[in-house]
Amino acid sequence: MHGYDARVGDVRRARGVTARDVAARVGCSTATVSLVVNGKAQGRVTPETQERVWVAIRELDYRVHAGASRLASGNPGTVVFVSPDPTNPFFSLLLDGLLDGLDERLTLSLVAPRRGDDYDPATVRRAQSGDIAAMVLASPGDELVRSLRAGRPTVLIDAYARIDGVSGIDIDVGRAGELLADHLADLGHRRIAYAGVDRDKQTFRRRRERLGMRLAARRAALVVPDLRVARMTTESGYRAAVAALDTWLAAGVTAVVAADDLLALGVLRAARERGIDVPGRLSIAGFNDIAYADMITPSLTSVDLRARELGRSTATLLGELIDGADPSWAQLEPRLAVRESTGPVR
Amino acid sequence: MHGYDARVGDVRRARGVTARDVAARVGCSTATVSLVVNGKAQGRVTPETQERVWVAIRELDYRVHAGASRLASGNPGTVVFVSPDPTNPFFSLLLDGLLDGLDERLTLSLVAPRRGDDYDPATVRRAQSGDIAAMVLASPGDELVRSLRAGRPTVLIDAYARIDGVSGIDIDVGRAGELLADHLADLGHRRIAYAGVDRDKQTFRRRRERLGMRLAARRAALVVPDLRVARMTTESGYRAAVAALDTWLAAGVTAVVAADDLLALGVLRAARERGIDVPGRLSIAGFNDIAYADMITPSLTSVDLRARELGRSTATLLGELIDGADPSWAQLEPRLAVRESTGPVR
DNA sequence: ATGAAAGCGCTAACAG
DNA sequence: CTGTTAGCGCTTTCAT
Repeated sequence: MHGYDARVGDVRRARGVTARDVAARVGCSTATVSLVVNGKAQGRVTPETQERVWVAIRELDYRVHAGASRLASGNPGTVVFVSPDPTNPFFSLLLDGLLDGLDERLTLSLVAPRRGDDYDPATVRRAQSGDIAAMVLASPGDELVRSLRAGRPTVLIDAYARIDGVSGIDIDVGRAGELLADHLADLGHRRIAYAGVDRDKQTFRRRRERLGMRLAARRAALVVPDLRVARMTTESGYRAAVAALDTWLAAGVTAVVAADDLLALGVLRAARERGIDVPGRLSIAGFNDIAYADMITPSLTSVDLRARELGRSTATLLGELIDGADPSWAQLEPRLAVRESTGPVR
Repeated sequence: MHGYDARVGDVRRARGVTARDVAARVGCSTATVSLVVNGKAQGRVTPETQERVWVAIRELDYRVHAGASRLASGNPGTVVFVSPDPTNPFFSLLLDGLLDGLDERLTLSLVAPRRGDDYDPATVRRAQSGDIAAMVLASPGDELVRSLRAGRPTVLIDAYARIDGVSGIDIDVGRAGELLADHLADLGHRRIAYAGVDRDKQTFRRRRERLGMRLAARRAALVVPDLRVARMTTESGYRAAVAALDTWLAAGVTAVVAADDLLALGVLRAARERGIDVPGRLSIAGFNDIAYADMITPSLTSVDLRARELGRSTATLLGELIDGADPSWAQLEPRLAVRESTGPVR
């Protein structure tokens, strides 16, 4: 995109102060500088020398070259987080939790697909470049899971696939679907519509399947063909819903469930704009945990997928993996958050 | 936090396939492998050898060690993005734009403070560790700007401070304040309240000052002491507003402006819950660009600070800086987005 | 207590 | 065309 090569020489020359400069100034060796700067000088370097090293470090504004340091020590320091969409609040919260739980010596590198697409195997492969400590894949697609070759510790989030040598943490979205189904059935809903995301991912398949099964068990059903939305955004949910509302109403649908709460918000907005009474005439619910669900009342009934806890759990698991633990799998329970967007059938 | 040191030896031994392994298998030198894998083999390595190298690479699942590669080539490859809060949609959008515009050879490393605090000089210093290509600081606090020592190309976003050798991109928040002031004055508002963030940042100071000045010029004014909120979240905005609403109404306030739209949403929610007619009795507006502003109607009048464009512009500027361009400063124009949360005084 | 030396894995001249 | 040689900046034995 940019021609970085053009002046790469300049960049290189611009490289700053090295341990050698510090050593030269102090009149010691780089080994000593290394010991001091890494806090390993205790009883191996005289306090006086240590002090002089620190002074020189401050004067020269020296910082260790993290890359070189890791190369030499063999200690990889960066965790790669692959996010399908950094603007999606679910993944933002996930990221936040992960950062919060990460060991300080680790650095977080963020990889995301170009806008609108999902990330692909090539992207992931590129990220697996030797010096990473571990990799975290959020909601990977089926193809990705299939093609995965994990060199370093890897954690799959929301993947629902057990792979040898790979760890994973899932939220039980199947259970989430049941919670939603029960909630709606309890309120008397029998004819329900589903708005799904057009992507091959286990997580979406499960949401839809378990919801459908439980509804059937409760004498309710998804009575119209699914709405399939390409992008997981409020805007596309809105546009799709505008076109679908008539069909839904004509089919006697009293509630709609969206695979994701951004979609659900789009549906909600479309319904409101059409003057449909929510939840009087139409109840709306969604999967996921949206950061801003309750920022405006009335807001969205949804199943909370606990993004931040998921992030923190991932960080803990990562720590163990990096310490050499065996891969493991965990599952978190979803939570139903009922708000004013669902109500009884009347 | 975790005892990574304990088994560091294992991690090290786990280090994978190197160019030497590939070379050994092919029966060539590592230099050849390097040329091939970097696409620089054109006319320097026979097609046959190239093919054999590729085969070996695939068989061994070899990936170049990015750290070692950058160290050897002198080409730093990671851009550090320091975000005050990854869960804030403004910074998420900024990040998204930045990622979108970034050269593919560059890697994005994300640094964020522990929840609730702002990031501090020590955090930034730690991030400036030698092998970074550049650093981007989003909405840095005053202290940070003061203490900044930029070794590598650095871009300040939303800082409003010109520093020698450092680049910056700002959104003209002063102008944003004027837009908001004019909008409210045009609607007849004279007695206005302000909800601010309790942080020492130029950007917040400017928002408040220019808004106040323009209001004065329009015969309007901020007539009650500011609401000062510690954290930039909807929740804290809500809690603070609940306590302030009576004061505002008693003082004849007809509109409130929040320094940030998350706060504004909190205020909006508090007002609604109290049964206050918005915008009939109280108009509410905010600075910033919220990703989900229009996800539910009615939504928030705000000044759009164009986060995603800001991100993309930053990426472009970064590209130039890394190529060796001189630091420069740019400014984007804000945009007023009027929605149903403001209306005329009655 | 300190320094010399040998790499970490890779790239970039330079020889052949 | 390909291999050899020197490092990149740092860490880590191992001598001194």
